[in-house]
Amino acid sequence: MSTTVPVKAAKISLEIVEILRERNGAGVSEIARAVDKPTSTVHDHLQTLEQEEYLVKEGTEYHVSTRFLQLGNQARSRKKVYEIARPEVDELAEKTGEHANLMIEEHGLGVFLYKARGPDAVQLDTHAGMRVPLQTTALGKTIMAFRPRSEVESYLDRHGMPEITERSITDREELFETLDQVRERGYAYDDEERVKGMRCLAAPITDQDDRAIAAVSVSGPKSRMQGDRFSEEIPEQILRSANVIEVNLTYS
Amino acid sequence: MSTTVPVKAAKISLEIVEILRERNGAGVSEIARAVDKPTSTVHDHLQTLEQEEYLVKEGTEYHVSTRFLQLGNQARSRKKVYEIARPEVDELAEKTGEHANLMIEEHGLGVFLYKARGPDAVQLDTHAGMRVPLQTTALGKTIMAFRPRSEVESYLDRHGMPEITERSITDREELFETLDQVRERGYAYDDEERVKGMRCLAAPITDQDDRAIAAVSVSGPKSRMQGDRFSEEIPEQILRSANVIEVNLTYS
DNA sequence: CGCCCCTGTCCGATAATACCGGAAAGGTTT
DNA sequence: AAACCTTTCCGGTATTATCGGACAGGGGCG
Repeated sequence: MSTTVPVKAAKISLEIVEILRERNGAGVSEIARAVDKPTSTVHDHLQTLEQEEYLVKEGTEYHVSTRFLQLGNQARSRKKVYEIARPEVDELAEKTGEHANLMIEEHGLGVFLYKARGPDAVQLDTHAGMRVPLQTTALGKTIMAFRPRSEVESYLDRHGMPEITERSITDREELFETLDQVRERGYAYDDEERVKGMRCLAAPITDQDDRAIAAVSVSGPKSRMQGDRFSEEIPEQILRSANVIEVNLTYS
Repeated sequence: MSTTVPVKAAKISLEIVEILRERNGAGVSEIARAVDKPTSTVHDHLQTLEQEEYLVKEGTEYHVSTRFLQLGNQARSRKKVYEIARPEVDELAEKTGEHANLMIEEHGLGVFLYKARGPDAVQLDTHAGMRVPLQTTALGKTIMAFRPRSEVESYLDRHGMPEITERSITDREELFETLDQVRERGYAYDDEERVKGMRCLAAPITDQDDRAIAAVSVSGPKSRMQGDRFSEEIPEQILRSANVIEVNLTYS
C-alpha cells in the first residue's frame, strides 16, 4: 500500500513542489488534478509554500524558487567525494573530449552529482541532481558491483527494475551476472541501455574495504566509443582517474 | 505576529530542513531544541522527510539529500537571464581575473544565481543560491535603482535594513539617495559594505522599460580594486557585458 | 562495572488544524 | 452576455498532527 507517513501534510506539499518541478510551473487546478485533491486544499499548500518563499508566484502560475539552490548546494558540497572528484572529472572530460560524470547512490537510486562537458561533447539530457535506477547506467552498475549483494537486493526491492529502453536489464539474475563481470573486469559499460546511440564507460571509486563510494564515467556517441578507444584507452583513463580520487580521498 | 500559514505542518518540516542546511546535519534532539518543539514531533517530521527521500540519515544524524539539487537546478534554469548571462559572466571573470557574479531579486531578497572565479580570484563566502538583503551589495543596489520606489519600499518593509557590517546602509532616505546616484551613474559600487577588504562593482541588466531584471558584478580585494581600474576600466567592462546580455535576451 | 544522563524511538489520547465543500470573484472564450 | 474555467475565500467537521510519557540504546564518568 502507498507508504503511510506520520506527517501527511508535509508529504503533500512536497508532492506539489515535485509536480511544479516536472512541469516547470503550473496553476492551482492543474496541480489539483495531478495530485487528486480539491483545489482548495492545494491552494492552502501553495500559499504556505509561497509565503515561506519556496515557491514563486508569477501571475497565476506557481514555480519552484531559487531557495532550493542553497539546499541542493549544501547537499552536494557535504560530500567529500564531490569536492575531490570534481577537478578529476573536469580533466577526464577535457582529455577525452566527451562527457564525464560523477554518480553516487542515495536511497537506492543513482544520483548524478556532477557533469563536465568535454570539447566534443554532444547534447545530453543528464543534469546534476538527476536520479535514475542504478541498473540503467554503467555508473550505477559499477556502484552496485562493489556493494554487498544484500544491499543491492534492497535497492531493487525498493525501486524495481523498470524497462526504460528495450535494452534495460529487467531480470535480477541477469543483473547479478553482469555485476560479477564488472567486478572482475574492474569497470562497467553501457551500450545504448539508457540513451539511444550513446555508450558509456564507468569505474568505481571505492574505500579501504573495496566498497563503492561513487563512480566516474565517460559517455559519448557510439561512433566515437568503439575499438581500442572503447576497450582500452578510455577504460585506462577512467580507472586512473578513479584511483587518483581514491588516493586523494584517503589523504584529507 | 509570527506569520500564520494555512498548513503549519509543512512549515515546520521546511524549518527543519533549513536548520539541517545551516548546521550541515543534526540529530533529533538538537533540532528539537532549535525549533522549540518536542522531540517526538520533530521525529515524526524527520521520518516523513526521510521516507520521501528529502533527507538522508547517517547513523543518528540527518542531512539534506541531493534531491534538492534537482529542484534548485530547475529553479535556476527556468530563468532565461541565467542561461544567457552565464557565458558573459564567465568571460568577465576571465578578463578581470576577479570574481564575477549574477544576482536576481526574489521575494525581496538578492539571490546569487551564478558565480565565476577568475584566475586571480580570492576565496569568497558567496555561493550559488545565497540570499542577502538587497541593500548590502552593489548587485542589490543596482537592482533596486532600476525598480519603482514603491516596490523597493515593499522589499524593505518585508526584510528590514539589518546592520550586517558597520558600513551597512540602515537609513531609508540615505538608501534612496544612493539609488538616485546609481541610476545617474549607471552602475553601483560597494566598498567593504558586506565583506571587509572587498570592493565590488555592479551593473544592471534591464528590460525594454528600463526595469532591472538582474545585475552582474565584479568583486575583488580593495588593493586591486582602485584607481582607474575601479573608476573606469572595470565599470566599462561590466556595463558592456550587461549590455550584451540585454541584447541577447531580447533576441531569443 | 554499574550508574546516570542524554540520546533516539515508539505509542496512544486529545485537541488542534488540515481538509474539503461550497460559494464568490476574476478571466477567457464562444 | 452567458457559459465555463479559473483562483480565492470561508467555516464546519473529522482527520491527524502533536505531545507527554514510557522504553530502549549508548557513552561517559565516577
